[in-house]
Amino acid sequence: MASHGARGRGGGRPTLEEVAARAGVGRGTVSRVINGSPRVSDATRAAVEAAVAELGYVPNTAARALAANRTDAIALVVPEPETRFFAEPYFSDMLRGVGAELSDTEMQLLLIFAGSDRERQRLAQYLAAHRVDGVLLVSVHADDPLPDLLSQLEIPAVISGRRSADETLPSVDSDNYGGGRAAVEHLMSQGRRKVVHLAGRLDVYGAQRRVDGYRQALLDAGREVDDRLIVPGDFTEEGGRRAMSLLLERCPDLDAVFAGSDVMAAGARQVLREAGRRIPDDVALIGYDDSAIARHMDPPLTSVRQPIEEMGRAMIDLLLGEIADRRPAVSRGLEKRQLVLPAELVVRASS
Amino acid sequence: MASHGARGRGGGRPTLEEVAARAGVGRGTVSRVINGSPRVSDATRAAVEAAVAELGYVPNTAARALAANRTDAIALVVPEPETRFFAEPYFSDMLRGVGAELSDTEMQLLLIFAGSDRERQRLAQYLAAHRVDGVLLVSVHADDPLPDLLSQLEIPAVISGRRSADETLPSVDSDNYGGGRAAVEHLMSQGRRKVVHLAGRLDVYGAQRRVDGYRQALLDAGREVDDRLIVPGDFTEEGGRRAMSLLLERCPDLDAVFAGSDVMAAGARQVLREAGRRIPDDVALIGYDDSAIARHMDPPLTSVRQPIEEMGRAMIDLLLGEIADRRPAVSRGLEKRQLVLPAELVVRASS
DNA sequence: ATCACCTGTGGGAGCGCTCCCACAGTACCT
DNA sequence: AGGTACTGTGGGAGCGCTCCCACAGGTGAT
Repeated sequence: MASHGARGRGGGRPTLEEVAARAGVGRGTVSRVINGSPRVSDATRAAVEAAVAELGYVPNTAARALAANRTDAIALVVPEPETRFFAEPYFSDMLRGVGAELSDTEMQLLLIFAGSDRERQRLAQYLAAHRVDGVLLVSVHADDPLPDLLSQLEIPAVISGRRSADETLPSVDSDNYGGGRAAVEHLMSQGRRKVVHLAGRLDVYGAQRRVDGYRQALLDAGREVDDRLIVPGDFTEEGGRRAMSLLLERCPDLDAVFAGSDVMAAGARQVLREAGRRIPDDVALIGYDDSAIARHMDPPLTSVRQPIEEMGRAMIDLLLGEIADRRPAVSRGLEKRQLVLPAELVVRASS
Repeated sequence: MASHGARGRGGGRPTLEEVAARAGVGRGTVSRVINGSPRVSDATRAAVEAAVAELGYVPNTAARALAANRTDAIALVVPEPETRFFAEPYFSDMLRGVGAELSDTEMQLLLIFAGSDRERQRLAQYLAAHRVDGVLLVSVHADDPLPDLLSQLEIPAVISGRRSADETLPSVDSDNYGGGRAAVEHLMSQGRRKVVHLAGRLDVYGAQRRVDGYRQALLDAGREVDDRLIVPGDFTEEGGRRAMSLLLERCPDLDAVFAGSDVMAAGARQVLREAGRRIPDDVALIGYDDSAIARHMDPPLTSVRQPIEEMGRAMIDLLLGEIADRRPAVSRGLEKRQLVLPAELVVRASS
């Protein structure tokens, strides 16, 4: 912290002009140095850098934003109440990946919750004011108006997951179909006869794809699919409990449960325990997400791992690309804007 | 969302000037309306508001920030790694209070982690650029350089807790001394003879005050204080386990444990279980924070509740006051800038 | 010698606001 | 009638940058 530059009053930070004067060059040249333009001679660059250091110059972001029409900030928008954000390890993992990828950048990350109507109202205002260069949208439901709002405002955006098979926005998803399939195949390979599925919210495309994977795995094995054995939870522990109770009722002789999330699996486990079923002896249990919950469960939970941190990184890459593309008014056209990363089964004691 | 104003190209949002032209008034008048100045006639105000609505005008924040020298944003700085942020319910509660209090405002909240050196570096840059009007600093250790950096940069700041008895920065704390005392008095009133203390990090003033409360409660009851029965953890579960083991070793006949946080209490509980001590029959256990952990523990944990959400609100109030004070260059002088909110014992089955 | 074309540089214009001074108009005292 | 004061309003100046045009000076082909 070269804490010079305490010139004059509190707000009196040095400006570009002052740096230019000190370095004996023009304003434009200093700007070029600050922004890393190559069209500056080495000698001049050195002089400017010295002046910057001496004065403790820091660019004024507001002025830059005004002149250049960019903010150097992106928002991570979570269309959920804060409570779910903290309960769900998905979000914190995502945040970690995003943060890591962004730390090499000058970009600032804003975390915005849009769970309530009021918060959504605020967010809309916020976006209309173009206070960010781009948006990362996590956990999108099929009927969410946010993606459309974003494209209407022409704000670059990347979503995690997809809204449907033919997502138009750039997106990063994991192979939910493959994950679901792998889980069920694993259960069958262990000799389980009655595999039920505790699904997520069906307005989430990824949750649907897990159902599809579940189905196809059964069909491929020549078994029948009974739709009554697919019960949606809502990704919460309580939802898991409810769905599990229902499943036990409908199919008392079930011997394997594939849950659409670890949190729901935790709920299911409680109900199974209370019903006197031992895990994995009587019933095998598989979760999804491979979160801390899975590792700490008793017994440790087999789970499908999504590379969430990696997805976060990929989202940033895509988004930065989108933002860069939009600058010189020339779009590179349709590159690979839909990424799907593999999911992987992590086998533990619960199955 | 009155989504007009799609005039011309993408970036072509309407400006103040355009609104003024449409309403048939001057630029200054529109600015006055936007900013809620009372010195505008009702008729004019109505005309301007109509023009704003028709054009879908949204002020350009960058221009405003540049002209007015303010950002309308404040930062919540967490000098901890992200992992602790998510593990510790303290932070999420605080965030909730802060968010709630801020939602009536135009202010934007930024969440900034400063756990690693690198992150701190970035933060320093960030603050030097004055990208926020004020800072909320949570979880400050005694030797943290951040508070001093902030006052040096003349950035309004409020900290949660205090660095010492004579904190200079505006702060909001809870009565840690009273909380510690209440916990120990409760234990003694239950007939417990050997009360030990599993302390927090001693470079956190609040943790020290809890120790003071523990001490004084014992002294007031005419008992002796044995410093060897005060063992610091580091606020983590693992730290709680370690400290508890040590305490059991030093004092096998203990019958009550006052832990400086619920998370540490959870660690202690495991060790006590493994050592064959029943809670509360053999050993009473009290935590601190009254978090979700306390409610869900088996048995439910008696804990000292701090009004964290309320503290968050109070911090915002103080901070907004600080920011407002600094604007007209006239300081209101020393009002109440140090708040201490009461702590309260919540008795459950563990004691 | 002429022209074309680089590289490096200076500085004007302008981004969209807020701040504040100036001033017209009205009101109410002397 | 003149003075004083207040209300509502318009618009100039300026915040600190980036963008871009202009231009000096060098370099090499013709």
